[in-house]
Amino acid sequence: MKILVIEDDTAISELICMNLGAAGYETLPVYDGILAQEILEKEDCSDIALALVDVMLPGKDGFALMEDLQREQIPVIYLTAKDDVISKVHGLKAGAEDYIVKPFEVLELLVRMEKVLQRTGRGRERITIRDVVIDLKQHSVSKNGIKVNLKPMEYELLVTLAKSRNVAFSREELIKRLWGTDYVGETRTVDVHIGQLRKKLDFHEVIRTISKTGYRLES
Amino acid sequence: MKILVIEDDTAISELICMNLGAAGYETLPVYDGILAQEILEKEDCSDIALALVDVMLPGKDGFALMEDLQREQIPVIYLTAKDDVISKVHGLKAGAEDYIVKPFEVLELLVRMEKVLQRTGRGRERITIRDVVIDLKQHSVSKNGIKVNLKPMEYELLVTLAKSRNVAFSREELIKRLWGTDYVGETRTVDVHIGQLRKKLDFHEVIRTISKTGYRLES
DNA sequence: ATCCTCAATCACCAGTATTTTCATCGTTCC
DNA sequence: GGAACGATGAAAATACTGGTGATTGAGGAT
Repeated sequence: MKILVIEDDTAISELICMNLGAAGYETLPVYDGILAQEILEKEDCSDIALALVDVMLPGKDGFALMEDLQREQIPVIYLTAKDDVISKVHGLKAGAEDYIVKPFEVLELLVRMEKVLQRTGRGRERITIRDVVIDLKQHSVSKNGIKVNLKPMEYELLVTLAKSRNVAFSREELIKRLWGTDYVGETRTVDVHIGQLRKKLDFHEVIRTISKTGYRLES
Repeated sequence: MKILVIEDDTAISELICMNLGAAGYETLPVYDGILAQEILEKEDCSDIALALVDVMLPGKDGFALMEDLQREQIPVIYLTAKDDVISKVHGLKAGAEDYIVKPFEVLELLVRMEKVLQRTGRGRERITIRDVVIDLKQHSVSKNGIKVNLKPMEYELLVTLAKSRNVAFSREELIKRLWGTDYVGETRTVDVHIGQLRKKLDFHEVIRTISKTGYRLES
């Protein structure tokens, strides 16, 4: 399951691919519209889970690729350069699943991707980190094939970190996601749960502390 | 266990039914959307294992039938015309299990059907978990060969869990499946029925509680 | 129409399990 | 060396689950 990245600006494309790669996705970068179309028409696209498409492309613009992408049943997230209402509406009307405005936070892109993949039934069912396997369908975690008993909060925290591996989360960010915006209490609570995960999964090095900020799950 | 074939082109419908018949499936051909809807709403649909639905139908199109099909928990494979671009993504998004493009190879259809039937636990007539046997045809459950008297709701719950064993279900998910989306009431109701199943089948360990979430039947 | 029966749901409580807080200790970085 | 930050274990606070029995509601029989 790859992510097709159709973006002509090599700097941005590489940035995206690097980040997605780090987060555990396989990427397939394409730098112009014509080539993208050829791939969509001639190659086997069954293992493409999602396409990130720049609206402004040389050769053939992003909207023109829509037809091919839809034929292959590939959900699309558009990357729009400016906060351009016309493009957004146009894109969504053309059948895009979502759009995101450049420049964007990697975390936001990952969240939106995750949502689209989930919605279209292409969501990851398993996430592997070293010798630990998270089975999202089973709602279970195992290390070296042996089930590990995680408390609900620990599980949620692990899944959140694992879905966006190599991305740094602040304590506030984690609290917002796991407890909700209306949470009142210590941000230090997160530390306790992180501690439990590190202990139970032997993730002392895998979950890295980012001083004064938060945590990051590395792989 | 029949296959519902909703297709207005009689030539194609007959072709499908003939081939499915040859492959050992019983078929129920319907030639328009309105009639299909009536059948889904008024008739007993429990013996329908799968529906093959043409997207372009007179009366009511294939997508409009989705709601009825889902309510009856009938998995769907859409049949789409080759040039019909929007439908494919749309269909899968709406909750179809699969789709197939006309004209198609009969063999491919059979393979896809088999996969869907397998995935959704239909086609099978019995499910065995430890010393418990669920006979879907007889609508009965026995433990060590001795019939166990389950209340209707308990039976439905057991079958749902058993068809997707090792998959975690949230209380909301179970309610959506067994009671329907329009259910209003306590999610704790599920707990009571789970309790009954555990007691009657001695499934205290087999049905595992996932704290704060729901339940999972393990094997 | 009324009663009867049975299944399903609800409400409550006790027992657990989970989460949070807090105090203390260790580490890191100036 | 000191200050700030993070880790850890245990206690306290909170939330969740499982069981029980009462209540409701549907459907069938009289």
